[in-house]
Amino acid sequence: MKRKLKTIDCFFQRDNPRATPIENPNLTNVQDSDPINLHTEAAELNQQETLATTFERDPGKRVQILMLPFDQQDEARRFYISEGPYQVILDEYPLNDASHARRFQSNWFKQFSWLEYSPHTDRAYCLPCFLFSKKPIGKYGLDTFTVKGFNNWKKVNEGKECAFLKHMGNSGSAHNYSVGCFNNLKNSMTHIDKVMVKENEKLVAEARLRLTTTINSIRWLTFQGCPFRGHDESQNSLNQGALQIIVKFDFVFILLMMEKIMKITDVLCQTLQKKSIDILNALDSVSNTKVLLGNLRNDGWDPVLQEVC
DNA sequence: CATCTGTACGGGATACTCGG
DNA sequence: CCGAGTATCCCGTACAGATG
Repeated sequence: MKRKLKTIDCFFQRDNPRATPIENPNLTNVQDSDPINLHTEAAELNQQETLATTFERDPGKRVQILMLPFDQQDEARRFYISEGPYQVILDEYPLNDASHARRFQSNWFKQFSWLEYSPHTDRAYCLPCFLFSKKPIGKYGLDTFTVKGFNNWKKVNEGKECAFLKHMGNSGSAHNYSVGCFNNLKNSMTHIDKVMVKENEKLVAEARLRLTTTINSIRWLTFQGCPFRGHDESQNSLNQGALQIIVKFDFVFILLMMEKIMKITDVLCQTLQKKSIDILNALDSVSNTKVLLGNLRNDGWDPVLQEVC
Protein backbone atom coordinates (compact mmCIF):
# COMPACT_ATOMS: atom_id res chain seq x y z
CA MET A 1 0.00 0.00 0.00
CA LYS A 2 1.32 3.36 -0.98
CA ARG A 3 1.84 5.85 1.78
CA LYS A 4 0.53 9.28 1.01
CA LEU A 5 3.36 11.79 0.85
CA LYS A 6 3.10 14.63 3.34
CA THR A 7 4.33 18.14 2.69
CA ILE A 8 5.56 20.73 5.15
CA ASP A 9 2.21 22.51 4.83
CA CYS A 10 0.54 19.60 6.67
CA PHE A 11 2.46 20.51 9.83
CA PHE A 12 2.70 24.28 9.64
CA GLN A 13 0.21 26.91 8.63
CA ARG A 14 1.33 29.70 6.39
CA ASP A 15 2.21 32.72 8.49
CA ASN A 16 1.02 35.16 5.90
CA PRO A 17 -1.91 33.84 3.89
CA ARG A 18 -2.45 37.19 2.12
CA ALA A 19 0.97 37.08 0.59
CA THR A 20 0.45 33.58 -0.80
CA PRO A 21 -0.40 34.55 -4.38
CA ILE A 22 3.13 35.66 -5.11
CA GLU A 23 2.60 35.67 -8.85
CA ASN A 24 0.11 38.51 -8.66
CA PRO A 25 0.08 40.59 -5.50
CA ASN A 26 -2.36 42.97 -7.17
CA LEU A 27 -5.28 40.72 -6.49
CA THR A 28 -5.22 41.01 -2.72
CA ASN A 29 -7.10 43.63 -0.72
CA VAL A 30 -9.25 44.67 -3.64
CA GLN A 31 -12.37 42.97 -2.42
CA ASP A 32 -11.92 44.04 1.20
CA SER A 33 -12.20 47.72 0.58
CA ASP A 34 -15.28 49.72 -0.09
CA PRO A 35 -14.99 51.11 -3.59
CA ILE A 36 -16.46 54.48 -4.27
CA ASN A 37 -17.81 55.68 -7.57
CA LEU A 38 -14.75 55.88 -9.71
CA HIS A 39 -13.94 58.43 -12.30
CA THR A 40 -14.00 56.27 -15.41
CA GLU A 41 -10.89 57.85 -16.88
CA ALA A 42 -8.89 57.16 -13.74
CA ALA A 43 -10.23 53.60 -13.55
CA GLU A 44 -9.16 52.89 -17.11
CA LEU A 45 -5.77 54.43 -16.49
CA ASN A 46 -5.33 52.34 -13.39
CA GLN A 47 -6.37 49.15 -15.15
CA GLN A 48 -3.88 49.77 -17.93
CA GLU A 49 -1.08 50.34 -15.44
CA THR A 50 -2.00 47.26 -13.44
CA LEU A 51 -1.71 45.12 -16.54
CA ALA A 52 1.57 46.73 -17.55
CA THR A 53 3.39 46.38 -14.23
CA THR A 54 4.22 43.68 -11.74
CA PHE A 55 3.07 45.47 -8.59
CA GLU A 56 -0.19 47.31 -8.01
CA ARG A 57 0.38 51.05 -8.13
CA ASP A 58 -2.89 52.34 -6.70
CA PRO A 59 -2.03 52.96 -3.02
CA GLY A 60 -5.56 51.98 -2.05
CA LYS A 61 -5.19 48.53 -3.59
CA ARG A 62 -1.52 47.62 -3.24
CA VAL A 63 -0.20 45.16 -0.69
CA GLN A 64 1.86 46.50 2.21
CA ILE A 65 5.60 46.03 1.69
CA LEU A 66 5.96 44.01 4.89
CA MET A 67 3.16 41.69 3.76
CA LEU A 68 5.12 40.71 0.66
CA PRO A 69 7.49 37.73 0.76
CA PHE A 70 10.87 38.82 2.10
CA ASP A 71 12.67 38.20 -1.19
CA GLN A 72 10.19 40.43 -3.06
CA GLN A 73 10.30 43.42 -0.70
CA ASP A 74 13.47 44.95 -2.14
CA GLU A 75 12.24 44.37 -5.69
CA ALA A 76 8.93 46.06 -4.83
CA ARG A 77 10.70 49.05 -3.27
CA ARG A 78 12.84 49.53 -6.37
CA PHE A 79 9.77 49.24 -8.56
CA TYR A 80 7.77 51.85 -6.64
CA ILE A 81 10.76 54.20 -6.50
CA SER A 82 11.36 53.90 -10.23
CA GLU A 83 7.67 54.59 -10.92
CA GLY A 84 7.45 57.50 -8.46
CA PRO A 85 4.44 58.60 -6.40
CA TYR A 86 1.03 57.62 -7.77
CA GLN A 87 -0.32 61.10 -8.50
CA VAL A 88 -3.55 60.80 -10.45
CA ILE A 89 -4.81 64.10 -11.78
CA LEU A 90 -8.57 64.20 -12.30
CA ASP A 91 -10.80 66.98 -13.51
CA GLU A 92 -12.86 66.64 -10.36
CA TYR A 93 -12.21 64.56 -7.26
CA PRO A 94 -15.19 63.15 -5.33
CA LEU A 95 -16.62 65.20 -2.45
CA ASN A 96 -16.51 63.70 1.03
CA ASP A 97 -19.47 63.28 3.36
CA ALA A 98 -18.64 66.09 5.79
CA SER A 99 -21.20 68.81 6.47
CA HIS A 100 -18.89 71.17 4.60
CA ALA A 101 -18.07 68.81 1.78
CA ARG A 102 -14.50 69.02 0.49
CA ARG A 103 -12.42 67.21 -2.05
CA PHE A 104 -8.81 66.38 -2.83
CA GLN A 105 -6.87 69.12 -4.67
CA SER A 106 -4.44 68.19 -7.45
CA ASN A 107 -2.20 71.19 -6.65
CA TRP A 108 -1.25 69.46 -3.38
CA PHE A 109 0.94 67.20 -5.50
CA LYS A 110 3.12 70.24 -6.30
CA GLN A 111 3.46 71.17 -2.62
CA PHE A 112 4.11 67.63 -1.36
CA SER A 113 6.16 65.53 -3.77
CA TRP A 114 5.73 62.39 -1.64
CA LEU A 115 1.93 62.60 -1.80
CA GLU A 116 -0.10 59.88 -3.53
CA TYR A 117 -3.81 59.66 -4.26
CA SER A 118 -5.94 56.56 -4.69
CA PRO A 119 -9.07 57.02 -6.86
CA HIS A 120 -10.17 53.63 -5.53
CA THR A 121 -10.47 54.74 -1.91
CA ASP A 122 -10.45 58.54 -2.40
CA ARG A 123 -7.66 58.81 0.15
CA ALA A 124 -4.14 60.21 0.27
CA TYR A 125 -0.99 58.21 1.04
CA CYS A 126 2.73 58.78 1.56
CA LEU A 127 5.08 56.83 -0.73
CA PRO A 128 8.32 56.95 1.35
CA CYS A 129 6.42 55.93 4.51
CA PHE A 130 4.71 53.13 2.60
CA LEU A 131 8.09 51.82 1.46
CA PHE A 132 10.18 52.28 4.59
CA SER A 133 8.06 52.83 7.71
CA LYS A 134 8.34 49.83 9.97
CA LYS A 135 6.00 48.91 12.79
CA PRO A 136 8.63 48.92 15.52
CA ILE A 137 9.77 52.40 14.48
CA GLY A 138 6.40 53.89 13.64
CA LYS A 139 4.08 55.42 16.17
CA TYR A 140 0.34 55.49 16.50
CA GLY A 141 -1.37 57.16 13.62
CA LEU A 142 1.48 56.82 11.18
CA ASP A 143 -0.36 54.10 9.33
CA THR A 144 -2.90 56.73 8.27
CA PHE A 145 -0.67 57.63 5.35
CA THR A 146 0.40 54.07 4.62
CA VAL A 147 -2.42 51.62 5.37
CA LYS A 148 -5.68 53.41 6.15
CA GLY A 149 -5.24 56.41 3.88
CA PHE A 150 -5.93 60.04 4.78
CA ASN A 151 -9.16 61.77 3.69
CA ASN A 152 -9.79 64.52 6.19
CA TRP A 153 -9.33 67.18 3.50
CA LYS A 154 -10.44 69.91 5.82
CA LYS A 155 -7.23 69.48 7.77
CA VAL A 156 -5.04 70.23 4.76
CA ASN A 157 -3.70 73.80 4.48
CA GLU A 158 -4.78 74.47 8.04
CA GLY A 159 -1.79 76.66 8.78
CA LYS A 160 0.71 75.00 11.10
CA GLU A 161 -1.87 72.31 11.77
CA CYS A 162 -1.86 71.15 8.15
CA ALA A 163 -2.15 67.38 8.27
CA PHE A 164 0.49 66.93 5.58
CA LEU A 165 2.98 69.21 7.38
CA LYS A 166 2.27 67.44 10.65
CA HIS A 167 2.84 64.12 8.98
CA MET A 168 6.22 65.34 7.71
CA GLY A 169 7.14 66.58 11.19
CA ASN A 170 10.66 67.70 12.17
CA SER A 171 14.01 66.47 10.85
CA GLY A 172 13.98 63.39 13.05
CA SER A 173 10.44 62.31 12.25
CA ALA A 174 9.49 58.88 10.97
CA HIS A 175 8.48 60.45 7.66
CA ASN A 176 11.83 62.14 7.15
CA TYR A 177 13.60 58.94 8.13
CA SER A 178 11.63 57.19 5.40
CA VAL A 179 12.43 59.95 2.92
CA GLY A 180 16.13 59.48 3.72
CA CYS A 181 15.87 55.75 3.03
CA PHE A 182 13.91 56.53 -0.13
CA ASN A 183 16.61 58.88 -1.46
CA ASN A 184 19.41 56.49 -0.51
CA LEU A 185 17.88 53.66 -2.47
CA LYS A 186 17.02 55.98 -5.36
CA ASN A 187 20.64 57.06 -5.62
CA SER A 188 21.95 53.54 -5.11
CA MET A 189 23.09 53.31 -8.72
CA THR A 190 25.82 55.81 -7.90
CA HIS A 191 27.00 53.96 -4.79
CA ILE A 192 30.71 53.22 -4.73
CA ASP A 193 30.19 49.45 -4.60
CA LYS A 194 28.06 49.56 -7.77
CA VAL A 195 30.71 51.68 -9.52
CA MET A 196 33.42 49.25 -8.44
CA VAL A 197 31.44 46.28 -9.72
CA LYS A 198 31.05 48.05 -13.10
CA GLU A 199 34.76 48.83 -13.18
CA ASN A 200 35.59 45.22 -12.32
CA GLU A 201 33.34 43.99 -15.13
CA LYS A 202 35.25 46.21 -17.57
CA LEU A 203 38.61 44.88 -16.34
CA VAL A 204 37.42 41.27 -16.59
CA ALA A 205 36.18 41.87 -20.16
CA GLU A 206 39.54 43.37 -21.17
CA ALA A 207 41.46 40.51 -19.54
CA ARG A 208 39.25 37.97 -21.31
CA LEU A 209 39.88 39.68 -24.65
CA ARG A 210 43.65 39.60 -24.09
CA LEU A 211 43.53 35.95 -23.09
CA THR A 212 41.36 34.95 -26.07
CA THR A 213 43.65 36.82 -28.48
CA THR A 214 46.76 35.14 -27.03
CA ILE A 215 45.18 31.67 -27.22
CA ASN A 216 44.03 32.21 -30.82
CA SER A 217 47.50 33.43 -31.78
CA ILE A 218 49.17 30.42 -30.19
CA ARG A 219 46.75 28.07 -31.96
CA TRP A 220 47.46 29.75 -35.30
CA LEU A 221 51.26 29.61 -34.79
CA THR A 222 51.05 25.97 -33.76
CA PHE A 223 48.95 25.16 -36.82
CA GLN A 224 51.47 26.90 -39.10
CA GLY A 225 54.45 25.36 -37.33
CA CYS A 226 55.99 28.77 -36.61
CA PRO A 227 58.25 29.49 -33.65
CA PHE A 228 56.50 31.33 -30.82
CA ARG A 229 59.30 33.30 -29.29
CA GLY A 230 62.47 34.99 -30.43
CA HIS A 231 65.88 34.76 -28.75
CA ASP A 232 65.78 38.49 -28.14
CA GLU A 233 62.35 39.96 -27.38
CA SER A 234 63.58 43.42 -26.41
CA GLN A 235 62.07 46.50 -28.09
CA ASN A 236 65.21 47.07 -30.20
CA SER A 237 65.39 43.47 -31.41
CA LEU A 238 64.98 42.90 -35.15
CA ASN A 239 63.39 39.48 -34.55
CA GLN A 240 61.14 39.58 -31.46
CA GLY A 241 59.41 36.31 -32.31
CA ALA A 242 56.08 35.64 -33.98
CA LEU A 243 53.94 35.81 -30.82
CA GLN A 244 55.17 39.32 -30.01
CA ILE A 245 54.41 40.52 -33.55
CA ILE A 246 51.06 38.80 -33.99
CA VAL A 247 49.40 40.41 -30.97
CA LYS A 248 50.59 43.91 -31.88
CA PHE A 249 48.06 46.55 -32.85
CA ASP A 250 49.71 47.27 -36.22
CA PHE A 251 49.62 43.61 -37.19
CA VAL A 252 45.96 43.12 -36.27
CA PHE A 253 45.03 46.38 -37.97
CA ILE A 254 46.75 45.49 -41.24
CA LEU A 255 45.23 42.00 -41.19
CA LEU A 256 41.77 43.42 -40.70
CA MET A 257 42.25 45.93 -43.52
CA MET A 258 43.51 43.17 -45.79
CA GLU A 259 40.51 41.01 -44.95
CA LYS A 260 38.10 43.85 -45.75
CA ILE A 261 39.82 44.75 -49.04
CA MET A 262 40.03 41.12 -50.14
CA LYS A 263 36.34 40.61 -49.42
CA ILE A 264 35.55 43.58 -51.68
CA THR A 265 37.85 42.52 -54.51
CA ASP A 266 36.98 38.83 -54.29
CA VAL A 267 34.12 38.99 -56.83
CA LEU A 268 36.20 40.97 -59.30
CA CYS A 269 39.11 38.49 -59.02
CA GLN A 270 36.82 35.52 -59.66
CA THR A 271 35.25 37.23 -62.70
CA LEU A 272 38.61 38.07 -64.22
CA GLN A 273 39.95 34.54 -63.67
CA LYS A 274 37.11 32.88 -65.62
CA LYS A 275 38.08 31.43 -68.99
CA SER A 276 35.08 32.86 -70.76
CA ILE A 277 35.25 36.44 -69.63
CA ASP A 278 31.95 38.21 -69.87
CA ILE A 279 33.15 41.74 -70.56
CA LEU A 280 29.92 43.36 -69.38
CA ASN A 281 29.99 41.47 -66.06
CA ALA A 282 33.67 42.29 -65.63
CA LEU A 283 33.02 46.03 -66.17
CA ASP A 284 30.14 45.86 -63.75
CA SER A 285 32.38 44.18 -61.13
CA VAL A 286 35.06 46.83 -61.63
CA SER A 287 32.63 49.67 -61.06
CA ASN A 288 31.10 47.89 -58.01
CA THR A 289 34.52 47.30 -56.51
CA LYS A 290 35.44 50.95 -57.09
CA VAL A 291 32.33 52.07 -55.28
CA LEU A 292 32.90 49.71 -52.32
CA LEU A 293 36.56 50.72 -51.98
CA GLY A 294 35.49 54.34 -52.17
CA ASN A 295 32.99 53.74 -49.36
CA LEU A 296 35.71 52.09 -47.26
CA ARG A 297 37.94 55.09 -47.78
CA ASN A 298 35.18 57.63 -47.06
CA ASP A 299 34.13 55.87 -43.84
CA GLY A 300 37.55 56.68 -42.42
CA TRP A 301 39.58 54.59 -39.93
CA ASP A 302 37.14 54.75 -37.03
CA PRO A 303 35.11 51.57 -37.82
CA VAL A 304 38.31 49.57 -38.39
CA LEU A 305 39.97 50.97 -35.28
CA GLN A 306 36.90 50.12 -33.18
CA GLU A 307 36.95 46.58 -34.53
CA VAL A 308 40.64 46.18 -33.65
CA CYS A 309 40.12 47.56 -30.12
C1' DC B 1 -1.94 50.93 36.29
C1' DA B 2 -2.81 55.84 35.92
C1' DT B 3 -1.31 59.71 33.54
C1' DC B 4 0.81 62.18 29.86
C1' DT B 5 1.77 62.92 25.05
C1' DG B 6 1.35 62.74 20.17
C1' DT B 7 -1.58 62.03 16.35
C1' DA B 8 -5.84 62.05 14.06
C1' DC B 9 -10.87 62.79 13.47
C1' DG B 10 -15.30 65.31 13.79
C1' DG B 11 -18.20 69.29 14.26
C1' DG B 12 -19.31 74.21 14.27
C1' DA B 13 -18.54 78.86 12.91
C1' DT B 14 -16.77 82.45 10.05
C1' DA B 15 -14.16 84.63 6.29
C1' DC B 16 -12.57 84.45 1.70
C1' DT B 17 -12.45 83.38 -3.42
C1' DC B 18 -14.48 82.65 -7.73
C1' DG B 19 -17.76 81.89 -11.33
C1' DG B 20 -22.44 82.57 -12.98
C1' DC C 1 -25.16 89.56 -5.46
C1' DC C 2 -25.43 84.71 -4.48
C1' DG C 3 -24.08 80.08 -3.94
C1' DA C 4 -20.51 76.63 -3.94
C1' DG C 5 -16.28 75.49 -2.42
C1' DT C 6 -12.12 76.40 0.34
C1' DA C 7 -9.33 78.18 4.31
C1' DT C 8 -8.85 79.04 9.06
C1' DC C 9 -9.75 78.75 13.90
C1' DC C 10 -11.48 76.57 17.95
C1' DC C 11 -13.05 72.82 20.82
C1' DG C 12 -13.79 68.13 22.11
C1' DT C 13 -12.96 63.13 21.62
C1' DA C 14 -10.48 58.82 20.71
C1' DC C 15 -6.64 55.93 20.46
C1' DA C 16 -1.99 53.95 21.29
C1' DG C 17 2.55 54.32 23.02
C1' DA C 18 5.61 56.25 26.59
C1' DT C 19 6.53 57.16 31.25
C1' DG C 20 6.60 57.13 36.20
